[in-house]
This record gives sequence, C-alpha cells and structure tokens, in this order.
Amino acid sequence: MGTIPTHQGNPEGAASPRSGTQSLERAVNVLRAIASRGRNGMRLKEVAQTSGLTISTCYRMLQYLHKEGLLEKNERANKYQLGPLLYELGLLARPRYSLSEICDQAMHNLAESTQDTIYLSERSGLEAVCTLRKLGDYPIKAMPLDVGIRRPLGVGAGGLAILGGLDADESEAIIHSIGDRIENYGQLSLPLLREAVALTRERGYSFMSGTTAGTAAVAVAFPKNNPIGAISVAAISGRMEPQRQAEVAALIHAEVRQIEQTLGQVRGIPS
Amino acid sequence: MGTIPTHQGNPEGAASPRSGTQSLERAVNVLRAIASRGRNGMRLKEVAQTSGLTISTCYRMLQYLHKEGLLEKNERANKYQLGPLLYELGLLARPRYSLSEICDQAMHNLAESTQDTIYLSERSGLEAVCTLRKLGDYPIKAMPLDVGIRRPLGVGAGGLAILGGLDADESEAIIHSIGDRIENYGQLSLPLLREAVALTRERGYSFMSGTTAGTAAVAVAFPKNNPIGAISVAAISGRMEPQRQAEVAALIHAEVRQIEQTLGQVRGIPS
DNA sequence: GAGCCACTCTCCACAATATGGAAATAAAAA
DNA sequence: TTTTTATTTCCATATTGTGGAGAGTGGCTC
Repeated sequence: MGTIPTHQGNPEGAASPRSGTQSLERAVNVLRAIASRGRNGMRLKEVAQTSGLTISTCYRMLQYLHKEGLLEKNERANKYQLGPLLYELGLLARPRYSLSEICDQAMHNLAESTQDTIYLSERSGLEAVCTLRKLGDYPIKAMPLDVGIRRPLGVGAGGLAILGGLDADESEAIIHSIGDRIENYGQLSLPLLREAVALTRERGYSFMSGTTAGTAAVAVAFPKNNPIGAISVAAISGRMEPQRQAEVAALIHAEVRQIEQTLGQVRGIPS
Repeated sequence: MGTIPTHQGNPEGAASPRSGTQSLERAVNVLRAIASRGRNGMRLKEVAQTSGLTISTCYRMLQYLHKEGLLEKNERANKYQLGPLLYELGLLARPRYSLSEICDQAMHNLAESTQDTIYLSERSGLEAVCTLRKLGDYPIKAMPLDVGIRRPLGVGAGGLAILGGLDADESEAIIHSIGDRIENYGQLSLPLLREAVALTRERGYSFMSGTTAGTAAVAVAFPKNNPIGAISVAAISGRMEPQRQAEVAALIHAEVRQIEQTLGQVRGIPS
C-alpha cells in the first residue's frame, strides 16, 4: 500500500499499547516460527515472510541468535534451526511431572495394538506442541512430525482434538486468531476447520487427513473439558478408512481414561 | 560518578559497536542468569543486580518473558524460573548425537563403582552446563546441581577440568572475562582459580571443594585437547581425602578413554 | 562460460522504541 | 504501629532498532 512508511508494525492501525518489548516479541515469534518447521530449518527469506518483518531486521536477529547459540546454522543451505543453548535451557525448564512421562506407557500400548505412529500433543497457547512420539511395527510409517514441532491448534489431528474440547467461544476465538496461518498447511481453510471442529465435538475424537500428503490421523484430547493435551494415531491414508477410524478412536479413549485418572491424582502437588 | 546520565550502558567508554540487538542481548543474559540458579528461581531485584540492568528494565522484560511462557513465576515468592516454552523449544533443539547418550553407560558404571554422585558437564561458551546426573548408592548424597544448571567455567570441578584442558591463552582469556562473576561462588577468587587450573593441568584431573559447603568433587575433561565436556564425581568432603581423589580420578580416566574412542567414531557424521 | 535471477549481506539516516529516573504502591521486618 | 525493602506504574528523553537502497554472492538456465 502506498502509505508513508512507518516503524509501527501494526497494519491494523490499532494504536499498539506500547509494550516496551517489541524487539523481544519479534525474536520470540521468530523462534516459534522456526520451531514450526521442525528439524528442516528455515532460510532468511522464509523467516522474513513468515514473521512479516523486513529482511534486514531478520538478518540482524538471526545473526545474533546464531552467535548466542539459540539458533544453529546449516552453512551449506543457509538454513537456521533451533540451537544448543535452547536445548540446555530446556533441561532446566523440564516440568517435574511431565505429560510425556504420564502418557508414556499408554502410548506404548497404542503403538503395539495399532502398529501405527503415536503422538502426544500438548497445548501451548494458540499452538500444539508434539512432545512425544512412539513408532509402531507397521512397515510403512507415517512419520511427518518431529518431537518439538509446533503448529497452530486445529492443524493436525492432535490440535484439532484439543480445539474440539475447548469451550465454544474460546475455540472460536482461537480459530479466528490463527486464521491467516492455517492456509500454509495442506488444503485447510477456515470453513473446513470450523466444520472439522464441530464434527470432532460430536464424535468425541478428531480425524484429519492430508496435512501431510498421503497420511491421516485420529486423536482424542484430555481431560474432557479444557483439555491440555491429546494423543493421536497416524498412518498412511489407506489404513484409516472410516471403520478403522472408529476402532482406533475407541482404543485411544480406553488409554485416555487411565491418563485422566492419573492426572486427577497428580493435581494438587505443590510446585 | 557525578556524570550526566546516559543510556549507553558501557561504563568503559569503549564506544559500543552498535550491535543492533542490545535488548535481545540483555534478555538472553537474563535467561542465562536465571538458569545459573537452577530450580531455585530469582527475584526481580536479584535479576537486576546480577545483570547490571535497572529494575524498570528488568521488570518489563520479566513481565513479558513470563507472559510468553519463557519464564514461570512463583507468585508466592515472586521468583522467576525457566518456563514451559523453553522446555518445548528444547525438545526440537536436542542434538542428534548427544553427549548425554554417549556418556550414559560410563556414568552409570562410575555411580556403581564410587557410590557417589556423577555429573556430566558440557561446555557452552564461557560456561559449563550440567546435562546429566547419576546417583550412587552412598546414603549421604552430594546433590547440589540440578540438571541444566550453568556456571562459569572454573566454578565446580567439571568446568575447572575443561578449563585445564584448553590452550593456556584461551583459558586465561576465559578466566579474565568471567573474573567478576566467580566471587559469587564459595570463597573462590581469581588467584585461587589460576592456581587450581595449573594444578589441574599438572595432574590431569581437577579437584574442587566448597563451592557448595561440605562437598567436594573430582573431574576429568575430554577429549584431551580442546575439551567439550567433563565427568565429575561429587561427594561429601569426608569422602574425598587426597588418596581417594587419585583413585576416583583413575576410575574416571578409564571411562573417559572409552568415551573418547566413541567420540572419534561419531565424528564426521553428516549433519 | 556468460548472463540472469534470487537470495544474502552491508550501510546509514531517521524516528519509533527501549530506557531508567522518580514517585506510588505493596509487602515485609522491626 | 513505624521503618525498611521490594514491586509496580508512569513518562520525557535520546539511544537504539529499523528498513530502504544497493553491493556482493551463488546457483541456475541457456
């Protein structure tokens, strides 16, 4: 648009509330963006496009984040990915009772009974983070998600299940605020997403296919209201016909019931 | 000094090179400072003192970092510690071949043979990070370090061993640049540290006591030149008389030899 | 190998942003 | 209670982050 350029990165004109931390905010968003690509890494230009910042600004930031070890740089491909300092800081930030620990056995069981790939997704604000993965025995594996990858809630079966478990107004607010991001994933769109959420509510489990071409997944969120996580089973599309979807969902439900009990006991432990 | 106040936070007057990332730099330093306290957390005022920033600046930063989930806040004690977003990002940043994995067995062996607490320290710039811990059977445990905690190289036996393995000039440069931080740890001082480094070189292992009162530790760094990590054995001071120091050092050396071989093989794996 | 295109890096004038002092509020200690 | 110490809010100021323009670099096609 032909307006006079301004530093105010707020195209909505909604007089930004003067946070005092703009540059930090931008950096954190960049880190999250890079995290959404998993181990693939992102190039300078991609980062700029995704974050909406100018290339100069990103360049400066990436350079510094790299120097500090927050990012790692693949010099050959000029790609940046999360770096060793984040790993080290993560060691200290590990929660005392992690969902991964609680869900480990259940997911192991599911990997055995379904032979497919099992994921644990945890909610983190407007996104879902994959925090654990178990591989089944089936020779053709659906394995698109790295552990640690983060995507908007509603992209992927796990996030969709979580979205379906939230209050209608919260869920709608989230869908609204991630609207512009979901078009980057498969052939997803806002109307489709709303429909999928409704269907998820109705059935008590989510189904999603094609976020990664040729794969499909079924997921169940927990606890029932205001879920914090979801377990999903992913396979090649051919192994996820409607009938099997329901079967798999039942298997997950059974395990999730156990997990919900454990969660109930853990609650109230002093931090 | 009665000079006119200036924003330039560079008291040396050494015309700062205009990084373009001052605020980010400050935030990362704050995160590292908080990480150096392990799971204890830090209060606003402490953060300000440690980082040398004003309270207002820290207040704004901590507030935002908390909101983002990079920090967690203990509302009761007003203490901040590393938060869930760091844990999540850390999942993705986990290196393919981690030292922890490579050293796991060796440390297990040492925990059995010495009955004491075994630590793995990895070098990260000017600091050493504890990335793995194994507990021995001895009923009185020396367990002051959380996994993930970071301290300047030279504080603690692990960091001291690494320092001793570096080239004399690099080691001296590091000692120089962390000089003002080490006085926070035990009764350490620059002259004492230099002496300890010299002794470490001579003996091939480091010994340090009193960083945490009543405990002592012995460590060996690897690989021999330009070490990237160290394994240390920590116990109550009474179990670390000179003779046992040497015995324990020999035990660690034996394990470290194995690890160095593995490291040699791993080298050259494409990233 | 020459020419093109896309991406990465450098530089710098500008004003938007982070800054830190001071004062108000809250919470401990005496 | 009063005193002390820590946290939070506010705001004028100049430092700092910003982004445009252009030079460098490397990977293509022809």
